[in-house]
Amino acid sequence: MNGATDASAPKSLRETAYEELRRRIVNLQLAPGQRLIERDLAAELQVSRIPLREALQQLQTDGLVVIVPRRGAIVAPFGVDEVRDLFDVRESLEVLAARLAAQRADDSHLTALRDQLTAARSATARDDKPAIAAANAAFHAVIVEMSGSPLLQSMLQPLATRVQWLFHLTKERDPGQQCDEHAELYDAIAAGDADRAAEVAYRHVASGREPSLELAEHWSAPAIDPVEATRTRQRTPRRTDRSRNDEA
Amino acid sequence: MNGATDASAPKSLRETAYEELRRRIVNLQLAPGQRLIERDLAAELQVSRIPLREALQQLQTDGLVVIVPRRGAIVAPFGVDEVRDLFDVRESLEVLAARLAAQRADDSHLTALRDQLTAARSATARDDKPAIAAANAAFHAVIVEMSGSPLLQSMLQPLATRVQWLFHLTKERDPGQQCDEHAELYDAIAAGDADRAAEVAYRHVASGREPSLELAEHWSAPAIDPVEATRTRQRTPRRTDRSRNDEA
DNA sequence: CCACAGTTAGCGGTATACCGTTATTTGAAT
DNA sequence: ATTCAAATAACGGTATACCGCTAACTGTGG
Repeated sequence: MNGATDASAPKSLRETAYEELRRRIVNLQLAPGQRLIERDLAAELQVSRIPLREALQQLQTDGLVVIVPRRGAIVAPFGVDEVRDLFDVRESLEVLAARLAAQRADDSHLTALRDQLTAARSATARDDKPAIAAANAAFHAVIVEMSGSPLLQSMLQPLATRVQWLFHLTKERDPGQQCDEHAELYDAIAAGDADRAAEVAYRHVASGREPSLELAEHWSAPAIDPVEATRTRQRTPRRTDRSRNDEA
Repeated sequence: MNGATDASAPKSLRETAYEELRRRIVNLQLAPGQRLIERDLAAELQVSRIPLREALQQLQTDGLVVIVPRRGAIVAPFGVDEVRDLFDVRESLEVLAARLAAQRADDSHLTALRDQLTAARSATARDDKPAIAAANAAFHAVIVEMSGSPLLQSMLQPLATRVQWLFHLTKERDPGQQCDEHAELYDAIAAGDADRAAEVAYRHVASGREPSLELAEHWSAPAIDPVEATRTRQRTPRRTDRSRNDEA
């Protein structure tokens, strides 16, 4: 039904920093390779370095950030290789999720699933991009929840975030096709047909692979080396007594 | 080739704390459900709470620890459900790793793989338990490295740790069979036969499932609820003036 | 003996401050 | 100018200290 994290949570600063940074990365406000300096970010987000550091670590486990020990952090590179790896793993795990969901489906989850499907459909009709994305994401989230495996859930969550990131990098896919594929998946799950659900889920993921890879090659990423990228330091030139007067 | 983390790393306190705690958990020195109190552990490991907290978070992403926000941390429960979920996911990902390894095999990796296989064989002959475990772990590590997917690697690493944990909980499996299955897997990979490698890897993982589940049911874990488990506090009874005199 | 209200203190969350390493600057010598 | 070394400061790592929430204790009245 929801998928939202407990609304009554007072939200720690770590959490807010984490969410904000994640948002900025997925939004491309922070580009891959961008240096992330603890003090600066802490100041900007109005928190101390402690919760900020923890947020960065969390982002690293999501694969959105790379931390080089004793050096610093950058937004994770996201090139063709990473896209390929992402699809490899998703093809495995989303298939598993669909299969388990089909085996363990129950009515309340099924209706939730159908609700998201219709929501996505109507959003597609209105051409409401954010709503489409939200509904589709929720659709997947319900399937993962249906799988009943917290472990699988914890592994797919970061992948979903990366998919969303990829989506922003590649600018969309056909929402109509998305919906049709989801509908097919829903039918298989509702029928409790694990093999068919697995098959459909596989095709659903795989169908996005080639287009994404093609687009990924266009970015022609400069192939960032994290350890090199964290080598430089920003320094405000120290001013002499004379240069102090030269200022505007 | 190696799998060891860069030897030239000066090792931060966070890292040492992380490794030590992981060791204790996998060793069962810290049992599932055991409460982990930041100050106490920090004092025991001779570090401050900052690196300790970070170590705990890292352990959480490995699935060895559960952190309940604003409450505290416990060693992650590991019951029948978790074992089942672990096998579900491993069946998917180890198959993928084997498949990719077969596709991307190169000579240096293949020899490394064979080396681990023979090492495991000779260790089995000597009945050297730790060496067997090490060689088998290294065997898997090489396969994962061969897959050439840092993402997959990052996802399988925590699972390997959990498998090791499970191993301690269930007290071993037949080393001979392990070796035979590994040999079969090696052949398939060396032949570049991805489908066969995938098939063998699947059976290899799946064969451990039932025995492990059976053993898991024996622990008859009290089914720990993390949020409940972190509710209590240890308090040294405050002493009155009179009771102060009563001490030995 | 039990219930309930007030008090104490366990414990996680966070800010601040210091340390060590190392990239940049600066400036003197060539 | 170019090189090289000493000086400076950027930045990650960590210790310490404080805050707030709430569980555990206390003791008073039933």
